[in-house]
Amino acid sequence: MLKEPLLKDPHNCADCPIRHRAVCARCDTDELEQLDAIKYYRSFEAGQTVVWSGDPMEFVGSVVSGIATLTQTMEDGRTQMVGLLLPSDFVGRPGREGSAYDVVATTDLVMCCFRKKPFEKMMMETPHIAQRLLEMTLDELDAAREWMLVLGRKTAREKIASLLSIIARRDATLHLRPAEGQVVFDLPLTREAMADYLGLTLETVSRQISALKRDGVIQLEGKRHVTVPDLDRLMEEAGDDADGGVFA
Amino acid sequence: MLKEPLLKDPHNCADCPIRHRAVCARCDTDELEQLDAIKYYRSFEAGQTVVWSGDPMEFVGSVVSGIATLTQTMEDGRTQMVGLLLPSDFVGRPGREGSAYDVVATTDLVMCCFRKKPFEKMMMETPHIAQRLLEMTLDELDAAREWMLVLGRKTAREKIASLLSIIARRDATLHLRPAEGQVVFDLPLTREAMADYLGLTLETVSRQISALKRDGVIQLEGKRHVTVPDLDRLMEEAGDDADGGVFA
DNA sequence: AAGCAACTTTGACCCAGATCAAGCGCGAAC
DNA sequence: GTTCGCGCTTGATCTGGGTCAAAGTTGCTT
Repeated sequence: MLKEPLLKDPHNCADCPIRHRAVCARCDTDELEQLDAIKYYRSFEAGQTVVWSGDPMEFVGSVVSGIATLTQTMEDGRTQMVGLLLPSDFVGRPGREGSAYDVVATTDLVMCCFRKKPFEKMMMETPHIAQRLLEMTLDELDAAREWMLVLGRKTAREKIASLLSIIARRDATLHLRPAEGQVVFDLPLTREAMADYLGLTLETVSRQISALKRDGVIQLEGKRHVTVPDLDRLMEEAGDDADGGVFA
Repeated sequence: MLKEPLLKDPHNCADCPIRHRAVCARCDTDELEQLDAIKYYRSFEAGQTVVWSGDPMEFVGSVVSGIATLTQTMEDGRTQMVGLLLPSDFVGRPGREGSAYDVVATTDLVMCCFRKKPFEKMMMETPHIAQRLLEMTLDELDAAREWMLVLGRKTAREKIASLLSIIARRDATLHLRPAEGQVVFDLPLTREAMADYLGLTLETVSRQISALKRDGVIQLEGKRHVTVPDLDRLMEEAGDDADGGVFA
């Protein structure tokens, strides 16, 4: 899997790879200094749980590098992923004590954490932050609603194609490559995690990926390295309009 | 179906039934006056479309009375409801031109609309509004994620029980009755709308409602009037923790 | 280098819910 | 009061994806 570039100085916002996309995107120098006073970095290993559902959270923060998932679990063990957190995404809910979900690091993960109370205080005083967070939350809500359509109405094949096309596009924008024609990326999720995202079993995920490979919609090297020869074709398989859908 | 009380003066925020729950909840008198200058009321009949997906929205606003739905539709006609808007819920997305969803009035509907541009301007200048909207959006995101679990992992019977228990609890809090023991309410949705909410067919909805009736979990008078003799029992059927789940 | 453990693939079979198809009940229109 | 139409129920059958089972890969450990 491709390595994210290391931070030159992990404590300096100026070098921060997510500076322009995270909750602090619109902060000026003065506000960054204030944030700096309440922030600290924390690393998690792949597989580690960042927060347990129900536990109180003493921080909120941004994913700097790596990938985390938000999952809900029923008493009998059925689990559903409800969020996929990529670099610049925000974790935690200001104004609420505990987390409603498990947050788990899927890859090695670096987070930029803010102590919760001071962050909440600062949010009340710094419109830039509340406004940026609102914008990000509205985007997440749109994404969640898009997933409701996937979960409720799409077939297994369409679900897989939807997930692949979303990862392909996100990956392309993250690496500033065009999201069209041929796209190559690594899957950041196991078959089981994909199943949890899509409301399927891991067997069905495996079968549908094999089917898409057999039909030439994707090519696979190893289990994780994916080549999409034609992104439009993939998006047709996903049941989406070819024009790229609703989201930027 | 129970009628909502009529507004004494529909143009006066002081008499507004959603005054303390809507986006304006935290506004002071001065701010309310500013809002007053850019607001107008609009009524829709049951079945009318409030906004078409993709169309530009010239307003945002709050549901004052009645119920509306947010739905997404695929080219082949499959539809998924992605939001159920009750009184005090907010419609529209500041900072984005068009609506991503169809908004349809399920019952007769009254909305308190704000002209979009002035509202956005006011949001930039009035932290109370942006903060309240953030809070409401975070609640909606939680609700959307709860629905992702329902859509992805619950059985048809659990889905129906989940929907009924949510309507029962919302209805109880709206009418300030305790959400425990026996609960009585009217279903605001057709079988088809329930199916669209739950990712089922209307036949399956009908069968599962019949089954819950047969098993004594609910009683039905006519097609719409529901009595839940024991809310805890219903919530067990929904597969939720009996303790009421995550949300207030 | 052998062995193990985690992840993945594939096959056989089954079942929950979809699909197709009749009818029922009730309010509105004539 | 009859008819129409819409929302709903119920039955018969079909099927996509789940379940159970077994074996193949890959990479890590000792």
